[in-house]
Amino acid sequence: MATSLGEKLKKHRMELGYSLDELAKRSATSKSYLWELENRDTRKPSAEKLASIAEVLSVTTEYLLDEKASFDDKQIKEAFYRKFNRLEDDDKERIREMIEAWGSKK
Amino acid sequence: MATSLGEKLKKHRMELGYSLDELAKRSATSKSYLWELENRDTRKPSAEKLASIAEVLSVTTEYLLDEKASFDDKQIKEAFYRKFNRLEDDDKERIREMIEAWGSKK
DNA sequence: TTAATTTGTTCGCTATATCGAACAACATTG
DNA sequence: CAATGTTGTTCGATATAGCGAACAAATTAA
Repeated sequence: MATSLGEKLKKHRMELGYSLDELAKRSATSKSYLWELENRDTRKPSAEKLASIAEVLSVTTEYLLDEKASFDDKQIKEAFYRKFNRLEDDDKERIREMIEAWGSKK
Repeated sequence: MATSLGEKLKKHRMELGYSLDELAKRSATSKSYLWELENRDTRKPSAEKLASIAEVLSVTTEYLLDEKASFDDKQIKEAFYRKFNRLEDDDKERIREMIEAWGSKK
C-alpha cells in the first residue's frame, strides 16, 4: 500500500475535483510546482508549503509524508479539527453551541 | 504566548539536554543549520527536515509550525473532539459543512 | 468543424535551504 | 597556567525549491 507523496496529492486533489490551478490558488503554491510534487518524486517541499496544501486537502502533513501511512479516520478527524481551529473565535463559539445542543437532544 | 519555531526548537532541545551537535546527529540535519533554524526566523525548513527534528524532540510538526499553538490547547482540543464524535452522523456532516463554508469565507 | 477555454507539462531563472569547515567562547582537565 | 574538548557562530559554496511564462493536450462552446 506504500503510496508516495505524489500519488497521495493527486488522489486527494482529484477527489475534491480540483485542477492543479485550482489547488494552487487555494493553497499557497503554484500550478507548476504542484505538478512537480505529484509527478517528480525527487521534490522536497517546505513544511510551510506542505502544510498549506494539506489543509486544503483536509489531510495531515504526517499522513502525506509517511510512506506507510494509510488514510484512516484519524487523519480525517485531525485535519477536521485543525480546520475548525482556524475559524474566527465567534464562529468557533457557534459551532461549540451547536455541538452542545445537538449532543444532548437524544 | 506566540512562540516562534526557533524558540520552540531551542526550548525542547534544551529540555532534552542536547547540544546543537547532538541534535544534529540524532536527526537528519547539520549543527549549523539547526543554529540557523533556532536563531534566524527567516528559515523555512523542508517538511522532511522538520519531521525528523520533531521526532527527536517528541513533538509534532503541527505544533512546531503553528505560531499560536500552545501545549494547554491540547486538553481543550481533546474534549471538543470527543463531544463532536458522539454526535449522530448527519449532525457531524452539517457541522463539517459549516466549518468548510466559514473557513473559506474571505 | 473551428474557436475558445480549461487543463496539464516543460523550462529557465532566482532565491534560499542546507551543508562542511573554519572560527570563537567557554568549560574541563592535568 | 596551557592544552584539550565541548559548545555555539559565521561564512562560502552548491543544490534545489518554487515561481512565472510559454507550450501542449484535452475539453467545451459555437
